[in-house]
Amino acid sequence: MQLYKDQQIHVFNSLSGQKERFQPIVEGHVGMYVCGPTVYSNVHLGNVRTFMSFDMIFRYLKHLGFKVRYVRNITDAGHLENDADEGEDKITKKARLEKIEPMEVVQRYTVDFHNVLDIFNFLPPSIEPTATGHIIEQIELVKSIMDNGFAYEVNGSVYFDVHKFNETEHYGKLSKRNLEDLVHNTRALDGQSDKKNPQDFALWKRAEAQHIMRWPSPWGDGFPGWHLECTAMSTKYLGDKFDIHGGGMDLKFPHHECEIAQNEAAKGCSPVNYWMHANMLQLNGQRMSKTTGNTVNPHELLSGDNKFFSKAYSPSVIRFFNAQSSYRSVLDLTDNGLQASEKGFHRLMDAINLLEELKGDSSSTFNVQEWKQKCYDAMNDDFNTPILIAHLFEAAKLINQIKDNKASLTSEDLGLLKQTLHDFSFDVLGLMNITEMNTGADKLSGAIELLIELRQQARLNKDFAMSDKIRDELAAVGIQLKDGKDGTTFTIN
RNA sequence: GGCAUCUUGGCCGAGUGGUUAGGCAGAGGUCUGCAAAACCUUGUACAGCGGUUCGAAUCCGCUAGAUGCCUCCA
Repeated sequence: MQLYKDQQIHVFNSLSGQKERFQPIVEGHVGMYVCGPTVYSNVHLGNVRTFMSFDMIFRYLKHLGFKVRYVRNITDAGHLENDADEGEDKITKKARLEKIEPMEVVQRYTVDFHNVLDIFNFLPPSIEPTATGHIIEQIELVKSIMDNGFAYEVNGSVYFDVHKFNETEHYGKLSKRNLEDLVHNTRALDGQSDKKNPQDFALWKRAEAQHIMRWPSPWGDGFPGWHLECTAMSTKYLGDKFDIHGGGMDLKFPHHECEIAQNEAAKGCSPVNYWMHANMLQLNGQRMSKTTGNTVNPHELLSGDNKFFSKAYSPSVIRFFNAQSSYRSVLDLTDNGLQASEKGFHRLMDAINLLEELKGDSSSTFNVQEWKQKCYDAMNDDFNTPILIAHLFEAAKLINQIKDNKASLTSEDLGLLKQTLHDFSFDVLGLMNITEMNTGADKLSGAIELLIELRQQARLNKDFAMSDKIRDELAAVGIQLKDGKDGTTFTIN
């Protein structure tokens, strides 16, 4: 019996603007596509937040027993910088600046991207396809759209005819716009354009002589348009119609809108049942921006080497911080917020570690089964991790009460509590148990146990100068002693 | 300028038409040689102005602000 048969998920669908019961196309299987990074610079922290949210969703779906094919692309062909003819491929530009090969830039930042995700304990996607590896599929897609009459060629470039498409379909249904408004609000472009209408977007762009990244096509040498790769790769690996498509809120328009149009024009069906969008990350209440300097990259955040934060924060603290807000809310990264999360995170981990030492009792004062279902209910409600965490803290409180003999659980309930806590904290939220990792060093633990014993001797001898010296100097190096009824334990921060 | 989303107690951050979110910080207490940790107790918030309703912070409208997209930045 798979868990997903008991647990009914509801997801917020950007397309309908409301929560809907999640029903995969093929029972027990989920196809999920998430727009990946453009690898022309170090991965943006906001991008990491988006992927972190979908990593959590991927983890939960897997936990429920779904067979998930999770596809997250690598955009290595670069996006057009603008739709004008002088539009330049981002990767080409950067490469020229640095005097190296485009694919060298791509390689460097792809490696960096994977390093960052590893540090944050991401699960790798099932398939991580590259745009440059799917040029043929993209050309075929352009042909289909042209054959169906929704694209036209001008001077070696091919454009999607948005107005023609809008005659029979609604261009703008995802982002809640309509074409008339777009027409009225489009600013006059200075440059000359081959496009019939400003709303049209490129499917294929002719490469100018200096353009390094280029491929032969029926329309001459060129490169694929901005939105094409996601349609080509999502349908190749997940089918013409699949379950979940995710990405950052900023991609809703025009990127995802164009994906829908391309798919409908090429395949005659809307590609996705559930569109999910993760909200933006802010830094101190402001949007992150390279131009204003209000930005911090993942390495700087983790090392503490930045001007925004008082200290370094561990990857799990950042994950925990992220999970304390909904993926659909704007998340404001602040020093106070991270510090509060860090303390809460350590309290939760301490409780989970303490659970290992608890002994079962003859009866339970707490309904673990009911609590467990509340955890699932939280996740089933559009992956509500803040509520889940509230329930995890309820368990932490219970564990501390059991330690103080103010509550009790049977061995069976203890096992269930432990299993559930581990499932949600580590498997679903992807947290790492730092305390356990550190104390796993047996030699260090042994040394600390000895110091605890010496301190206890000193206390019995009323040599408080000595006992306090041991306590305080251990605290100074980040080892905290905790005196309880049944002896002293410690945690390493 | 247009469209969209959001605005919650000292801070962060959920949620609901009438019942406790949770975390951090603060206060009091238990424990302790003193502390720390842990536990117990404690705060009655929902931008402003109107409206719908027996009742709204939760629904509707307007105003203000923030954010996103429309324009290179995830």
